[in-house]
Amino acid sequence: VARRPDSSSIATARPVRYAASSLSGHGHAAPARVRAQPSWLLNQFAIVANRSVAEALTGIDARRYHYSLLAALDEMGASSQADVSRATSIDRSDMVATINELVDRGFVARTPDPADRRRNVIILSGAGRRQLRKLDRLLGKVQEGLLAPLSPDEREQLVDLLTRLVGHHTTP
Amino acid sequence: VARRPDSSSIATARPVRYAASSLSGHGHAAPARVRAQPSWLLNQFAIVANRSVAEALTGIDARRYHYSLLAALDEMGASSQADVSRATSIDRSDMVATINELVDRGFVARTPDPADRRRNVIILSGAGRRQLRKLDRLLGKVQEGLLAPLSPDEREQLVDLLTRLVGHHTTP
DNA sequence: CGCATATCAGTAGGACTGAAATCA
DNA sequence: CTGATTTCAGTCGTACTGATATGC
Repeated sequence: VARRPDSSSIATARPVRYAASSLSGHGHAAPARVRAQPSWLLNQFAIVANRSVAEALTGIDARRYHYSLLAALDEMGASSQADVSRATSIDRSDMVATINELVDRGFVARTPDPADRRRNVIILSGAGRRQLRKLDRLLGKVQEGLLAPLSPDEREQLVDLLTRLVGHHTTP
Repeated sequence: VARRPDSSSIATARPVRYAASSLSGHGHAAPARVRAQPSWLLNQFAIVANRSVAEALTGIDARRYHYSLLAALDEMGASSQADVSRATSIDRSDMVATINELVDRGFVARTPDPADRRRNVIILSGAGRRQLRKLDRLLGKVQEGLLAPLSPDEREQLVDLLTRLVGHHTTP
């Protein structure tokens, strides 16, 4: 928490000559106090991760929600939208559009539940299962790239820490 | 998240295989394969973190960008918008609006750089410094809440791992 | 009645793109 | 000329907030 004696004079304001060509390369590192904040680090890496994932997925006309949803159906079996929503942390209102997309692609079917007429039952199709396997492979590679700088042990640590944190903040 | 027991039916067309991972009884956690993905875990925790941070900040009419920007100015001294942009990873086009907000609040001043007339020099004001200290305290408490389930050692581990990951993905 | 479900309309902030004008 | 800086006008995906109609 270094307090600096001040230097808010315009004359000092001519820093760095960045080396290299980088498109928008970083001449400065992020401010130390910001860089030390878990929430900032987290967010920065989440941005990178989401960008990688999104990039991989748009190649096959998919989005993050698709994977969560297909995986949930595969594990839970046919379920109502509300149940899938709870399992995936996808908001109920967003479920509607997401399922529409998956229905359009033939990966799931939406049928009314005869036992409870408020509900729709969402059913994974064969094509949906194949798509899920495809996504599994694709996203596996992405994770690999994201965690490249970490050793197997460290990757495990990271997943463990995040798992505990997420668990703590989603079940109080 | 409310949950109900449920046992809703429909074992129609497709034989439902239950994954080996369902924790206990009712309500489903996220699908195991999704839950094991670093990018998903990361994003879930980032959502929680961003929500906490945003909530704390709206209480004093601030946003995340404000903190990054004020902290950067405090450490770098008066700088051009482009330099601050590189230091904070805030896009150049978003810098404009962010600085406008901070100027409105009296936390920074934007003046043309006499040495390079393309540039604006952004200067942290006294009020800006006070706001920065306020944000420091406020966000410190938020981090505390976010990392509550981790021991000091583990917090350090997390920060270390994330730091390396972010470093690896922002300086290629 | 209170509660759940599905749907729709709309908001807010954030990341990002493309192009313009200005100037080194 | 090339390249950097500021600014504007948008897009896009995402998280989230109601409100509504329907059925339990």
